[in-house]
Amino acid sequence: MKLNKQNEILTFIQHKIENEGYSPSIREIAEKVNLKSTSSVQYHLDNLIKKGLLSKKPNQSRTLTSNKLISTFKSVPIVGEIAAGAPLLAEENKIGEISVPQDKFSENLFALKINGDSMIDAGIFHEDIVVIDKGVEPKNGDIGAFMINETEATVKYLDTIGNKRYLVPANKIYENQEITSNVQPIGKVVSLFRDI
Amino acid sequence: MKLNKQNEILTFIQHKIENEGYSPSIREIAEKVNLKSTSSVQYHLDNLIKKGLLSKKPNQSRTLTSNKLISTFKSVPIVGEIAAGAPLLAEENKIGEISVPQDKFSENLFALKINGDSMIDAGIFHEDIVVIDKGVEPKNGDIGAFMINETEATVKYLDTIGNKRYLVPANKIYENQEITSNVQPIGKVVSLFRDI
DNA sequence: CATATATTAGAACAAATGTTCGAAATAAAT
DNA sequence: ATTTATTTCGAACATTTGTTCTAATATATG
Repeated sequence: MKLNKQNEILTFIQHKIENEGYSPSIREIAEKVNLKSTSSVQYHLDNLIKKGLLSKKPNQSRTLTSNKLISTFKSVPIVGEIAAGAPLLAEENKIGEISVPQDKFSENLFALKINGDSMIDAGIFHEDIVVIDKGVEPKNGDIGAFMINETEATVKYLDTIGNKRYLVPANKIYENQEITSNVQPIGKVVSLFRDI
Repeated sequence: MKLNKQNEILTFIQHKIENEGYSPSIREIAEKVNLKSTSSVQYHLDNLIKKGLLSKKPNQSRTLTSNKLISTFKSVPIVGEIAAGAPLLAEENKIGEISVPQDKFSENLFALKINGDSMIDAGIFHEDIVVIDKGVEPKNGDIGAFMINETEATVKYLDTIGNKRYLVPANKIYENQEITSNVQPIGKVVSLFRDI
């Protein structure tokens, strides 16, 4: 099975939507990928739709949408220092915004700017931005964000040793911290961004 | 001047594009905002276009775009394995796409999926995605992408020791590799993405 | 080579859609 | 109240566009 045309068509549609803001018509696709007949394009579109890579509304023009398309982003707030007493996502804690693809977006996402090198062995560096899903409670072995004493947010591994639960840094020079009532889980770390 | 209908139309268009991924037709707008005639809608669209709030292509269906909604992201290709002989950014090397904010975008950007752990001490892990700027030549101390023997792309530190230049991994178990004629610099690594 | 499968082409059709014009209705201004 | 501007309507028209069917061509498969 020759996927060249199919891929060519798919990426053309995606780029058209990204750059122009709307889907191409079938004849525009035909011209772009050097097919003389609209039905040839239909043939490939049907296959792409069967594969779940595209969607369209029947009998409606320019309603092709790429299911994988990243064109729609939503922004999530970046939290820096936690102002004493203020709720985590209060305006005064916000130092910026980061955008995530809509297919990965949920209302529960926010981002945290890493301060320090306690997770360096996990590849999380000072000033990296980590995205946190408040809707997912970190489990053993996960990297999670935790609130300590309601004033400080920290990112650590969560692990159980014996029958106690610990915040475990990824850096030998720091020590495990037992999770007591002054530690509240915030959510699970799901992705990371770094400017180099 | 009564702005109710105009605003109603504008927000309907924006929502339709956000939720469905494509613009409504004029008749769909008419029905939604309770106008009986398509030309009534045209009347408002003309005003919205004059105000610069909307754009459209003449004689093309569903090409309304909200200028406020234009995607602030552009996609850059992700390159995986390099097919022997094929140019770096050839279609056959492409394994996906990643989006970067438009203010950081340039035509010189592309992304590379990291294979292996040779840069682990620089916080660059297996399967991370690094974005590379082909327009910036990596300097001493920079992390750069390099093409080896025109068949393999690698990400390493660039460093000068004595009067020789080396590709320097960030992992003790790998060794420096002297830069000779079979190593071509591709560009500088500028950012990094990771799914956790 | 013969057969099946995948791909492309061509044409014709029906429906969706944008465009235009004049007139009617409504609201605003004088 | 009269005039003016704004908004809506209706209908007709020209294109654009998606859909479908059949046949031709290329590509793979045994």
